[in-house]
Amino acid sequence: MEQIKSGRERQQDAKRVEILSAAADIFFQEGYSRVGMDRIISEIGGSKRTLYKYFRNKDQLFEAIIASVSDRVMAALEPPLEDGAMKEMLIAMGERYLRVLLSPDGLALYRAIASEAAHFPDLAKTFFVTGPGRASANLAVYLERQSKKGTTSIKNPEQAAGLFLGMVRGDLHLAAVFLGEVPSDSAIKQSVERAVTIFLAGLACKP
Amino acid sequence: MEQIKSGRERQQDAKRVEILSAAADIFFQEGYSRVGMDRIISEIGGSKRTLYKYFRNKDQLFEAIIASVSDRVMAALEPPLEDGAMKEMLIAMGERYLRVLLSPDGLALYRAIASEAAHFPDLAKTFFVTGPGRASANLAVYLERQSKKGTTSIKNPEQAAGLFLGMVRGDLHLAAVFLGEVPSDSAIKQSVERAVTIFLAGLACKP
DNA sequence: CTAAAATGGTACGGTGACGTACCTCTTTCA
DNA sequence: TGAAAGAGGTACGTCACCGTACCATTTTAG
Repeated sequence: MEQIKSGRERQQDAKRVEILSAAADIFFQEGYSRVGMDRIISEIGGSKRTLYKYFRNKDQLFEAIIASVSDRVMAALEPPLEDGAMKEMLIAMGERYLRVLLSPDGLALYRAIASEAAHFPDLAKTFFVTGPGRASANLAVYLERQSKKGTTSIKNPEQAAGLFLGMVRGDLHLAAVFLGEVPSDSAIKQSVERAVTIFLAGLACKP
Repeated sequence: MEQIKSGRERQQDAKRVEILSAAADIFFQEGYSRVGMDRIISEIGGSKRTLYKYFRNKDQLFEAIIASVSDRVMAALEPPLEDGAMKEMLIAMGERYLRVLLSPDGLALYRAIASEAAHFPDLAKTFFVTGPGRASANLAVYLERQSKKGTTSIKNPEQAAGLFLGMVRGDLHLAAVFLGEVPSDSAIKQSVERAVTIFLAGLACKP
């Protein structure tokens, strides 16, 4: 009967989410080490006591933020792949993948975790496994199924998936991370389509 | 006559390099915001006065470190591309590129700059332009030359270069950044060769 | 050899930030 | 309605850290 929650408990849950969301915005915008707890309080409008009732300390708040945002953002990668024409399939998957990585939250996550990976190894692993790693694994499963159906022959589906998604990221992702240049929607579409073309031709033409 | 340096000046240069190198190691290993100036002093063995004679403040020290290491590491990408068989060319270039990005300094640079890109935009731009961006530009020039020689026809050399190098990074680079899993030499070779195969086939098979 | 410049070592001012304590006010449940 | 739990606000203790100042010592140049 854990489902039944009193009014207070629902309110607490809401407060917790509110803190998480606001703190995530600030941390992502200015950097974890640069923003203090006082700043978060002043932005949320509660008291310090309340904040420390929900999160033991700053590190734990950070971990909760990463876990929460990672779940939410990477959920967009989760819907399983429908079987269909391979080209359209790959295009849809590639665009979805790239859009997630290039979204504001996706970029912020990527940067925050890349920098703190050494100090929060579990967090980094979670991000990778639920994010890019899962996308890659899903694609590998799809490729292997296609391979068994005889459409194409792929020796190493996991490697192929990694290469394809790497190509999808291409230089667009690098430029977004380091220069803050987020490409336009049409640029994303065009880049992914080109990547799919090369990838499919590469698989097919293999003698 | 700037070349003539007295004994003291040479010694000062050496000291500066020594500080830069030691501080880089510590910053990269533990993170810029986490390590204090006292720590660097204790590691180098000088006094605070000396450190602040060479670098005005902590930020400037960080900038100098990034610039220095970036120059040194990315110099390995600089040697211009010799013309030759396209496949061997791409393999050589891809391996060199990936090895640089996966080297300890390459990874440390990538992580440090990714996290601080918002606060040191000039630094991030410098890193990108002298590093991955330059490699991409060089490759684009090469591809365009090959295209004009009639070997293959490439519509958008810059995009093609970005896609190829993205594929070379593949999931190996992601895993290294987030999980600290640096692939073996043979894994690098195999992944790059597969990427080149797909890329070339993709270009050739385009009807 | 001597004077000046540089360095080592340390102590210090000032600031900021984390986490706690206390008091008051509001909200919830019986 | 009344008492207990929670929340707001603030002040504080403590600590770490940046950058400066001071003095003794070594090294360099002439």
